[in-house]
Amino acid sequence: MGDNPTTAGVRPAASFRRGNGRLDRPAYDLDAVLDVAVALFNERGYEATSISALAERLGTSKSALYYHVSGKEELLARALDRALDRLESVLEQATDAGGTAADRLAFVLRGAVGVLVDELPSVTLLLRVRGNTDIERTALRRRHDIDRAVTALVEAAQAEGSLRADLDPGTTSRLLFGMINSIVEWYRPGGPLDARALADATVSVALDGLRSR
Amino acid sequence: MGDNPTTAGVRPAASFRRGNGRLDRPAYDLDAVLDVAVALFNERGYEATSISALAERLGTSKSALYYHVSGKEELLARALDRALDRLESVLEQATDAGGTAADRLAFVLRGAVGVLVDELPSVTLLLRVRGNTDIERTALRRRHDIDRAVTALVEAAQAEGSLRADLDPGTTSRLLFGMINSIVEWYRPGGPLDARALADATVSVALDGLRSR
DNA sequence: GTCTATATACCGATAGAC
DNA sequence: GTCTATCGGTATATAGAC
Repeated sequence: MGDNPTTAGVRPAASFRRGNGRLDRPAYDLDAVLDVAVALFNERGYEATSISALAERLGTSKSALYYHVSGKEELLARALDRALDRLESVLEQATDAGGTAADRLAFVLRGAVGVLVDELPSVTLLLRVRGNTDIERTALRRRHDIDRAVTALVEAAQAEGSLRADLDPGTTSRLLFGMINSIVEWYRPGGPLDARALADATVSVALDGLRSR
Repeated sequence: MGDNPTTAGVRPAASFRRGNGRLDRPAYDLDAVLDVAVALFNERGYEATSISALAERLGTSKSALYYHVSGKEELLARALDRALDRLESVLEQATDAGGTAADRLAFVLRGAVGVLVDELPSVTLLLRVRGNTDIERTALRRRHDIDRAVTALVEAAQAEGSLRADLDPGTTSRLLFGMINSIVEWYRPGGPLDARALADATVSVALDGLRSR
């Protein structure tokens, strides 16, 4: 890339002036920085990723980065928000759509796989958070609220008679989401399996199991 | 604990003299050190856990620890070996037991859940390894070999006709082990669910699915 | 907005006294 | 075997020149 080496990495993005004359976002591309940061966090681990390493991969300097970002934690918080916002939106859509509990549960499962594929890096990061800082604990609380909503959906589907009632709803939803979440460990977009086929396979295994009949 | 504070943490264990007069293991309790180390690695992350923090929790000093252990990586390697040895042993037992592929697969699933419950800390650590050092890459290679063996078992069970043949064996075994491995994220021994009930629920969901029939 | 230089702290690991 | 002291390195983050 023949750009000025001092600006090759953190490159300005399209930005738009609002009515008050202020930019509605910074003139450089925060999203691009975030993408690289999240990729690096997932490769080496959040704690093990240094700001220097991030700056290097961005083609900038540490100080230039600090001018735009308050620190490593801001990047983490923004990435976790991105993943959680999308997952929460799936739950809202399922509620709005109505239908039987089984319908809504299937919608949530498919939607979760979709978000996971769509936002693979930030969801991967989210699933690796352990709760060692306030930011991580806040994210874990939001995850937990999502889990509780899914468990309630499983209970409702059992009460309807559309799901087996011999399994504990909490255990069931944990196993279910364990299976779905594990997709981040191996799925790579652009491979032989597209997002729809992946969602089909996942929901089919979850509902019908592996045994031939 | 009224012991001498300088030895309160790294306490001697029973040790036995062999024929050649040498101790068959160090006089202090390496296993106890390892347990604390693995617990800390799982809490804070391996990279984020300092030797100082480990020494502090053990009630020893950094230097005393270094006298017994070559470094952080030795602790990691030993913990990963512990988990992998147990998992590989399940595969061997399944092969030795014989029977149909479906029988052997069910044996492996149950066995994996058992190892996971038995060795929860070291398996948890194993599942979080990303391959950033030689030790981690070696562990990942052993994990991969296990995955390939399970995939082969799924294929054999499909050929037998006991498992659905409309799913890709690789995808199937990944989803299967994703579900099983996710157990480390929430299962705590001593809770309402014992190991047998957990294995029953897991294998039942995997084979029969959630739909009521 | 980006630069060089630096402050301050902690890291893993070791030396040498006891 | 454990101690204190310290090495060299790296971390996050900032100051001040340009």
